[in-house]
Amino acid sequence: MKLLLVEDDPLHLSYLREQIGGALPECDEVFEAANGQDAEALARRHPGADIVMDLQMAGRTGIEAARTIWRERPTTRILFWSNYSDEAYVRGISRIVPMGAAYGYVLKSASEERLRLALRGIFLQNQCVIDNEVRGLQQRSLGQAGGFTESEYEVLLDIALGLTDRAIAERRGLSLRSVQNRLHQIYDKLEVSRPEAGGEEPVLNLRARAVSVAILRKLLNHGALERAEAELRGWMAGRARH
Amino acid sequence: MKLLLVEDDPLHLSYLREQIGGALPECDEVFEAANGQDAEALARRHPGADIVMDLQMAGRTGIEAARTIWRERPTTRILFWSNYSDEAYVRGISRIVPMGAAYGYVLKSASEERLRLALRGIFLQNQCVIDNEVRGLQQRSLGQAGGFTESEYEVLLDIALGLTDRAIAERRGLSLRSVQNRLHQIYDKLEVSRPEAGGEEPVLNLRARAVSVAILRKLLNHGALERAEAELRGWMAGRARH
DNA sequence: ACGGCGTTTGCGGGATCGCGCAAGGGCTTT
DNA sequence: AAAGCCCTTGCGCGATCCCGCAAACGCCGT
Repeated sequence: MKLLLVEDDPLHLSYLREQIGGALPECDEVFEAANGQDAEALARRHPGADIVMDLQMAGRTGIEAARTIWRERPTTRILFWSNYSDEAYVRGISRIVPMGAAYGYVLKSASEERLRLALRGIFLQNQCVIDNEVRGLQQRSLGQAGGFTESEYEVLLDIALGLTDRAIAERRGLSLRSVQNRLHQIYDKLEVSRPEAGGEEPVLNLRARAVSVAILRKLLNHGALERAEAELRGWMAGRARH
Repeated sequence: MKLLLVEDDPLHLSYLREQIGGALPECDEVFEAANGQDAEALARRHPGADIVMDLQMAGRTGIEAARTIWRERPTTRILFWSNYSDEAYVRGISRIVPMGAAYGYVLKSASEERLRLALRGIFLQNQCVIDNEVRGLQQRSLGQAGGFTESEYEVLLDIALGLTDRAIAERRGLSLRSVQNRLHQIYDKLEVSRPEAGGEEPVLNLRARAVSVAILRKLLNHGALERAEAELRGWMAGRARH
């Protein structure tokens, strides 16, 4: 059994090695990478290897690496081992998991026991093991209760990037008015619709406020913004060429 | 010599203990806290203790704890040991350092050698030791080159929270026009002033765009927003009582 | 086919935002 | 004092945003 560890913090890496030595004695080969690029290359060279990987790393993100790895070999088992339980990460992952692939998501703050159980569950039993703190988000993220449609989430990203209504309409292929309707739904779900009673003057700019509470609720985070920004640049470039 | 370690991640804590044992043999008493509140209480009970502490912890932040500790005893030496070099954190700290206090800021990704040097420099030699990656921000944060005035930063936070121009004017005691001038300076410094040539339609909503690039450049982060949000709630409450 | 239900689209108006222009106050320089 | 600079404030205009209203389209079940 072969394992590929992807983690850029040497401290966490050594902890990981130790836990794996204890929990997975049937693992006899361990490869290591410190970023997404090396991870993809190593995964290509060792087609049988399972993967444990961190999410946020310098350069290529764990999510990006996972996407290309899964695209090339959808049965690869991956355990994501991350600091955060932001919805932005969970959403990013649940969008790229291939049907039936075994994977896991455990927080670095989890106990040793939890990590060991996840390692054995995923790599020996082919289970999916997801920490409780994450599981809550998982469901909201796909179901609807308080969660966001994919297209609503896209528009949310667009206003977070600072796009104008008209630009969003053009980019997403909607009419101007539809974009505004989307915005209204978003304002509703984020509960920024003016609760201000009576004839008072509004204190909040809904558009900006929506982005604010989205970040506070961890629907958006720095990484998600960066990815969206990159996509935006691509779109702008293609658009400039008429 | 007494030391107080404030760190909520047991893994990092044990690493810290180990490094301190090696680098500071003259340290004979070590206390530990896992959050800001406990840290403040312990610091009160042991007035001679120096402090090593993490920045982001559940509950009370390291920055908040540092502020109250320094308020009570401005000569306390504190080494901040953190994952991030976001400007938001650096700014938060440089606002609360008492005159002449010895303190330090080293990244968790730094080498063992760097950490040991910082420990000895701060606690034995009364120096200020700040990692290079952070130092860059430090200077921009206070000087002006590309950096932000305190009042500009406040307004930036306000629009990030979603406040309306009028609300900002009321809150900061400025005229509506002055707020707009501040915004213009902010747009300038963030380089969101429409580079769009010719009679094209604008693609960006400046207000929202400014927040976006502020986050991408790590001028703002989740923690800074949370603190600002808390202050905002306080202001709104006081305002409601006319 | 017919009547509901949700979504999409257009129109119009009121409020806000973005900003150029110009007048005033405070500060330093000559 | 006079001149210069920076910041503040007010006025006004155009563009955008926010939203209520109503018509058009697709979808579903009886």
